[in-house]
Amino acid sequence: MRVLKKDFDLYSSILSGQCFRMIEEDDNSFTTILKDRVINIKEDNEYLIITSSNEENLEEIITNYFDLNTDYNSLIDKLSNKDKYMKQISKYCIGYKIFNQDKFEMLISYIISQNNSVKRISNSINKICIKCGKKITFNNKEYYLFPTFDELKTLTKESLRETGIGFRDSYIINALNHLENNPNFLNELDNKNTEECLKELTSIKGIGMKVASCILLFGYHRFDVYPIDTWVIKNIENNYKNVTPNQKKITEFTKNKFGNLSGLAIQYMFNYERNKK
DNA sequence: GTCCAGGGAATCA
DNA sequence: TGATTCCATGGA
Repeated sequence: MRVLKKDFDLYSSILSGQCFRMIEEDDNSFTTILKDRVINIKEDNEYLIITSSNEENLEEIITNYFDLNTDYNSLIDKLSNKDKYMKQISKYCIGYKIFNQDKFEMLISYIISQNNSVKRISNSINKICIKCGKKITFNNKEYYLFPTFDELKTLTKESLRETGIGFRDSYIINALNHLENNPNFLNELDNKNTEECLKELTSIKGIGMKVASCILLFGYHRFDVYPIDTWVIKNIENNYKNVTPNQKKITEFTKNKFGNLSGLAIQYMFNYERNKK
């Protein structure tokens, strides 16, 4: 199956660390694991060429996952018109899209992400999937889906520790207990505004503003969030001399400056800062 | 050996 | 409120 990729830049979108389960193959293609299937993506100048362990509704799923129908160029223009620095880096933002990932997977993955490196996060998530996710065979290799709530719930604390998540094990267990007591918690967030969602998520022990923002940005496609981490603070420090570089002040600043696109703006800054070398 | 990683909670002033 | 410290752990 193939789809027109238009302005989508697969490689830069992957580089940004928004997904932790993207495997680069020897032929420059990527293999990744979606909610219910494994896919491999090659790209040429015009198309994404996709193969999958499950062809059902594949085009629709790919279009949605990579957000191919959203016009990001107009969003980049909006941000550029609001800010000189965004205008400077705008050409490096073209092609970057925010993927539509699974809510539960984002919740667990970004709890693991705190004070951790992308490589270790990926490693731990993969080990969790091997322990309790469903096995899928694709191109003669074995892959494991991200576990469902019930599957993940079967892991003991000791078993979680074996995946290298360290002190974050109790946060995961705590979040699972929260979901057990509020079975529709993740879906109900769809009906709440972003401020309410942040409040609900940060009420869970182990989830602060940064992790909650990432869950909403990557799992709910909410662009009006503030995923402020060490990279973003460095970036603001270097490029906005009049803004005090702490989470509170930067949140206030981006909210006023970029409004309901603040999350996207912060993500663009993060990408630029991380990848400029 | 030391520092850091897409932070957050607990503690103390 | 605001600043500091601790939390596991693998890689640089």
